[in-house]
Amino acid sequence: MQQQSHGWEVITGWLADKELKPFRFQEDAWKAYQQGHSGIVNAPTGFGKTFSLFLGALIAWIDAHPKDYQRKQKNGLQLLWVTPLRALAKDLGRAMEEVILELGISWQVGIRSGDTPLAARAAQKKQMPEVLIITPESLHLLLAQKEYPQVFKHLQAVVVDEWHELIGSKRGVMVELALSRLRGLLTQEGRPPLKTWGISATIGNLDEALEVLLGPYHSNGIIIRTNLKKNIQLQSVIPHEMENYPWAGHLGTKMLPQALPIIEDSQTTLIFTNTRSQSEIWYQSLLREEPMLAGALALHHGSIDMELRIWVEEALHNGILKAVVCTASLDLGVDFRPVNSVIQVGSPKGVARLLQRAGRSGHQPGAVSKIFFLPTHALELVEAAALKTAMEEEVIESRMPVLLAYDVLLQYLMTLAVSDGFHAPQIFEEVRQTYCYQHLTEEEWKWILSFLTTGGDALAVYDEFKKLERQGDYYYCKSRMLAMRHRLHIGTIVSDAMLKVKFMSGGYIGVIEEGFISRLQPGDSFTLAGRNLEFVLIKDMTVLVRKSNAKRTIVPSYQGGRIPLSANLGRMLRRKFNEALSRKTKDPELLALQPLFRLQEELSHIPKDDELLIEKIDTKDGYHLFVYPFEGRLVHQVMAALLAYRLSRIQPITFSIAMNDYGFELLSDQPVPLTTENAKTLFSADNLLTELQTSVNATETARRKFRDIAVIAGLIFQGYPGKHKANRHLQSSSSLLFNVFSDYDPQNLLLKQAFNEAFFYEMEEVRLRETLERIARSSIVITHPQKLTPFCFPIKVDSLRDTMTSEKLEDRIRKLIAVNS
DNA sequence: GACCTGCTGCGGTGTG
Repeated sequence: MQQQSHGWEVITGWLADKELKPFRFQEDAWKAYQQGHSGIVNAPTGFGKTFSLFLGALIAWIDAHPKDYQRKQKNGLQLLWVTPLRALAKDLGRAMEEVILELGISWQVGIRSGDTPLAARAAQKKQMPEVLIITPESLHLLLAQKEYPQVFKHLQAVVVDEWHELIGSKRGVMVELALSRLRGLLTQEGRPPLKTWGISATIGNLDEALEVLLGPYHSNGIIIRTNLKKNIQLQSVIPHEMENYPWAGHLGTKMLPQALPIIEDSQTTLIFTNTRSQSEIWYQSLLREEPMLAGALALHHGSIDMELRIWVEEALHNGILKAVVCTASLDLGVDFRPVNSVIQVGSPKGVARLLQRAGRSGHQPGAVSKIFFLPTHALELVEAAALKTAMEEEVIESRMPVLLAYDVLLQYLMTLAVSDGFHAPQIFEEVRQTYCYQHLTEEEWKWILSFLTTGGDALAVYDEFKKLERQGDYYYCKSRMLAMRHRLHIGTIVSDAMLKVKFMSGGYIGVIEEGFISRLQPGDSFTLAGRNLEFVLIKDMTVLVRKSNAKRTIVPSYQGGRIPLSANLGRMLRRKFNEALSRKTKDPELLALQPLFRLQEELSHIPKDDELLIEKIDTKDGYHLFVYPFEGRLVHQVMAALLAYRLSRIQPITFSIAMNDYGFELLSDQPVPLTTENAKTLFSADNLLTELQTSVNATETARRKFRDIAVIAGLIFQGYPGKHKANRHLQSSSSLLFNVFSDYDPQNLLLKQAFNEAFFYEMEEVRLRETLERIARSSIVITHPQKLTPFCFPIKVDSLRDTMTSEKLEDRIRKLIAVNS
C-alpha cells in the first residue's frame, strides 16, 4: 500500500467528520490528480465528479504547502475551471467556496464571464483569485490582454467541466487552442507540465475525447470511470385510444390528458418538448385543461428573457413549482434536486439526449431517474421501444470533434496578435499539438498568416483586412480600433438577429425573429413566455407590446436547428421492426401498435433490418415513391436528391421531394422508372461524390455555412453591442464575400471549410455513404399499396418540399461540359 | 381522414 499524503489525510478526515464516504472512483480521481496525471473523469450525473477533482486540487495544494496551507496569503491563479455555461459557474463557485472556508485553505474563488460585474473583473485584473471559473470565450479574452502570461504565472491545472458538451463544437476547439497556449507557456518558462482534466458524461468515443483534450501526442492521460450504474427507467405512455391515435404530427397535445396524472402524482415535473413553439402550446394547453395549475406551472426556453428564466430556475430550486415546460434549455445545469419526474414529449432523436434528460430527475446516487415518453404520433412508440433497448445496451452516440476549423484559428491568432503579438514558429508548433489542427500543413499555415497580413488574393485592395504587421517571425496588431473590435467578437456562437420584446410599461419578455414580427400588423396578438401579447410598434430594434385579451393568438415559430434522428437510434429502430409482428415481443409499445403493424403489412410490408422498403403508390396527385432508410432527415434529403438525379438520367422526369426522419418521397406526374432490376444500381455508392455535386446544390449550402465562418474568422463586423445590425446586412455581406472568394481566391481556406462543413454537417456525407453501403448488403423490397400506408403518411404530410427538374439539370450539365471543354 | 415543426450556448465599445 502506498503511503497516503498529508493532503489526503486532511481531506479524508474532513469528509469523515461530515460522514461522507467517498466513492472508489472519487478516490481514484484524487490519486491520479495528485500523482500528476491528466485525464477524464466519467460517471453518471450526481455522483460527484466535479467534487472529486476539486478535492484532488486541494490535496495537491496541501501536499505542496504542508505547513502553511491555511495561511492567509495571495497565491495567484492556481486552477482554471472551464465550464460551457455561465449559469453553472455561480453554483459551482458557491460550492467550492464552502469547502475552502471549512478547510481554512488560503484560496479564493472567482468567476470570469460576461455576467460578472465590471468591478469584479477590474479587481481580478489587479489580483487573480486562486480558482477561476471561466467560459471558453472569457478564457480567450484573457489571452487577448496585454501581458497575459503574467496571469498564468502560477497556474498548475485546468479542469474542463461538461467536456462532452464542448467537444463536438467550435467552442471545444477554443478550449483546445487555449490549452495549447497554456502548455506552451509552461514549457517556455520551464515549469512542470500543465495538468488537464476533463469531466464528461458517457459518450460513444470517450477515448477520443481524451485525445482531443490532451492533444494527440499526450502520454500520461487516463480515464477514470465508475462501475456504478445509474438506474434509469423509461416508461412509454400508451395512448388510451390507440385506434384513433394520429399517424402523423408532432405536437402530441392529444396526449395531454394522460400527462396530467403524472404531474399530479409527482412533486415536481419537467416536461421536455422539442421546439420553442411546442413548449408555448403545451404551456397554454395544460393551463386550459387544468386551471388549478395556474401559478404552479412555468415555461422555460431560449427565447424567454434571461431574468424570467432565472426566476423559473430559482423557483424550481425552492420547490414552489409543480411543473415546468421547457426545451433543451434545461438539459444541462443547475442541480434541480426537487425534480422527481421527467416527461419527454416526442422523440428525443438520440439516446444520449434521453439519458441527459432522464438524469434531471433522481439527481442523487442511488436514486432512480424516471422518464415518461409521450409519443406525438403512432410510429414514435417504436422509437420508445428502440430507446429502451439502446439504453440497456448502452449504445450512446459519439460526439465528433471538429477538425481543421480555419475560422477559429484565424480568430485565435488575432487574439494573440492584439495582446502581446506572437512568434509564428512557436505558435505553429503549439497549434499542431492540438487534435483539431494536427494535420495543418505548413502551406496552410502560410496562407493563414498572409491572409491576416494582406487580406489574401481577393481582399488585398481593402485596408481593413490588413490586420497584422510582421517583424521577422513576430506578428502584431497595431491598430487599436481593430483590437477593440476583435475583443468584441471573440467566440464561435453566431446567432440570428432577434428583436427584443418589451412591455410598453417596461419589462422584457423575450426575443422574437425579425421575420415573424414583419408578418404582423399592429393590433395582432401573439404568444411569448406563456403570455398573450398585442403588438404595438417597433422602436429601436425592440418590439413594444401590451397585454392582450384576445382569445386566439399566433404562436411564433423559430428557424431553429433541425436535429436529425441519430445513427444509433435509427439502427435500433430498424432492429425493432424485426419484432413488430412477432408473437414473442414483450415491448408494450410494440404490442400497442399491433393493429397499425397489421395494416402496414396488409397494405405493404414491414421491413426487417436487412431490408430496404420501397413503396410505389399512385394517387390523383401523381406517382409516389416512398423509401424508408430510417437514417434521419438530412441523409434522406440528400439521398432523395441523388435518387431523383439518377432516375432523371434514365428518362427526363420532374420530382417534388419530401422527407422526415424515417424516409423520403419522390413525387412525379409520370411513372417512376424504378424497378426490381435497377434498384440496387440506383442506390449504389459508386461515383457518389461527383453525382452529389451535380444533384445537390452544395454551393447554396456552403454559402449558408460560410456566413458563420466569416463571422468567426472576423471578416464581418457585427456591430457594437446593443446596436445590432439587421440580419439582412450580415447575410448580404457574407454572401458578397463568398462570391468574391469564389471568383478571385478559389484556394481560400475559408471557402474550402464552408464546403467541408456543408458536406459533413448538412449532408452527413459519411453517414450517407454508410447507408448506401448498408443498402447494397440488404435486399430491396418493392410494394405497390393501393392507398397510403401508416409508414408513408407522415411523410406525405410533411410540407417541406424541394423541387428539382431535369430541365434545370440539363442546363447544369451543359454548363459543366462547356467548362470542361 | 388522419397535419400547426425545428434546440442550446457566449461575448460586450477601454489605460492614462
